[in-house]
Amino acid sequence: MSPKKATTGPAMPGAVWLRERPPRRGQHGLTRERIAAEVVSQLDRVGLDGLNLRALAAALDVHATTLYWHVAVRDDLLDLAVDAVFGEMPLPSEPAHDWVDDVRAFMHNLRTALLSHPWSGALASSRPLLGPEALARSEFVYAALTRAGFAGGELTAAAAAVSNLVIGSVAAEASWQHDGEAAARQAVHEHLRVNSHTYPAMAELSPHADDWAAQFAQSVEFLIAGLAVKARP
Amino acid sequence: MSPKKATTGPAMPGAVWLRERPPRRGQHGLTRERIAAEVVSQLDRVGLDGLNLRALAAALDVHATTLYWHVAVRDDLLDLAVDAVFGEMPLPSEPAHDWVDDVRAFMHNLRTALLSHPWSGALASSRPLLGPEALARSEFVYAALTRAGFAGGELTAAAAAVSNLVIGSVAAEASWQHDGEAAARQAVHEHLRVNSHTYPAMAELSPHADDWAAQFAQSVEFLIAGLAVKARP
DNA sequence: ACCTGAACACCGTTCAAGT
DNA sequence: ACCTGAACACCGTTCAAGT
Repeated sequence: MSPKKATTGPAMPGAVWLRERPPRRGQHGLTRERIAAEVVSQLDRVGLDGLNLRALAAALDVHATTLYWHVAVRDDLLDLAVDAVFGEMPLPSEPAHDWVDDVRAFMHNLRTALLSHPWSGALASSRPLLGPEALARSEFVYAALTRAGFAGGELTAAAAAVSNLVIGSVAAEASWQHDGEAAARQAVHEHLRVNSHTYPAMAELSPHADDWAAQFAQSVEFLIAGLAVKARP
Repeated sequence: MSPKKATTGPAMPGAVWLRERPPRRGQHGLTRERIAAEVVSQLDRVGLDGLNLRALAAALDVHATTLYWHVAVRDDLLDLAVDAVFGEMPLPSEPAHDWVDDVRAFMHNLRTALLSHPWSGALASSRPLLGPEALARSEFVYAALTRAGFAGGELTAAAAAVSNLVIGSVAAEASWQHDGEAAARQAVHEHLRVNSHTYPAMAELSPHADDWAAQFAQSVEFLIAGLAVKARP
């Protein structure tokens, strides 16, 4: 059983961060940080579906059931891992001269961090991001958008749009990253061409629209242009 | 075992749609459509983690192993379910006068459809959307953005931005929809207030910024404004 | 306070066999 | 062509007990 009373149900996503205090280092020097790092490395190797408590515990030189002292449910491990990924994203010590540069850098840096751990996009999109590293990055965006002149509901909406566009884009991109990406892309393209009567606009797409980075950069500029229009100077 | 040779590995997400031909109705009148409908209703009741092949099969008056004639792996069922949800989204028979109206309607309609099945946001963000219903909706957006003057890489980027912002937003919103949403929101707000030194901008947020619909509408307008700026008339 | 060890319930998937 | 039935391997989680 885990220590400290939970303020919300243990099954709730993101709940690890809402509990009183994390356990300290024990006899085996097991800490949340060491666990998080190992989860990240396991996920990098075996993917989301491959994560296994027994193998994870073994890598930490501990028994599977021991993990339940540090964590309430398996999903808590995923929250720890996602926040660790956010921790890899650079966080400028001071804001840029122009808020646009901060927002643009944030979007590209977040994408890079998430893409370097392909499993993290799916998690970032489906679980509340309440870890300290994620919150620190959010704060940075809020600050930049505040300087842009946004406040109240508009500020929240702008920050949400920025984060959600990045996370949505990365999750979509990562969902294609498999051994069969090329084959799948080819199959889809053929399917669109054959059914060009039902998909006239999409059938015209080039088969090699696989420059994910350029497409993302363009998406970013679309949103930023809209924010610039609506910003109160 | 499933029929027909797969064009890509069976483990690949979205692969159901890339296989030659779906099985026809069998002795029990089991079809992909009936299966998909039952998966949707089960997911609505028990959620993503609660879906269980034995219970699903029982509801279809069939044995669990029978499902493997119609589907290669469990995940295929999720792809069927997501496309069924896309099928619930209204699809205008003819385009509006102004492309902006089409894009705006698309974004709001997609959000509504996905939110009415809270599990679908996480799936839509993490699996390729290659089903016929999803493709038909994509085609509609491509057509609207083509009329806006977008083409080539810009067109792809614009369409991606539109879809990814909606799906990212819905996934984020759905990740909060739990019994403990109110408690969690309160806990986060308190945490930000207590640590207002590290989170000065976020600490100023009102505790009841929970008008998801209004916030989404605002996000939509930000992106649309940016698209309008970049559109070639 | 942190970790062990045994045990439970469950669940996706396989495969050979039926009609 | 579609469905059954038995069986396998695996895995998250519990709980009482150790130090």
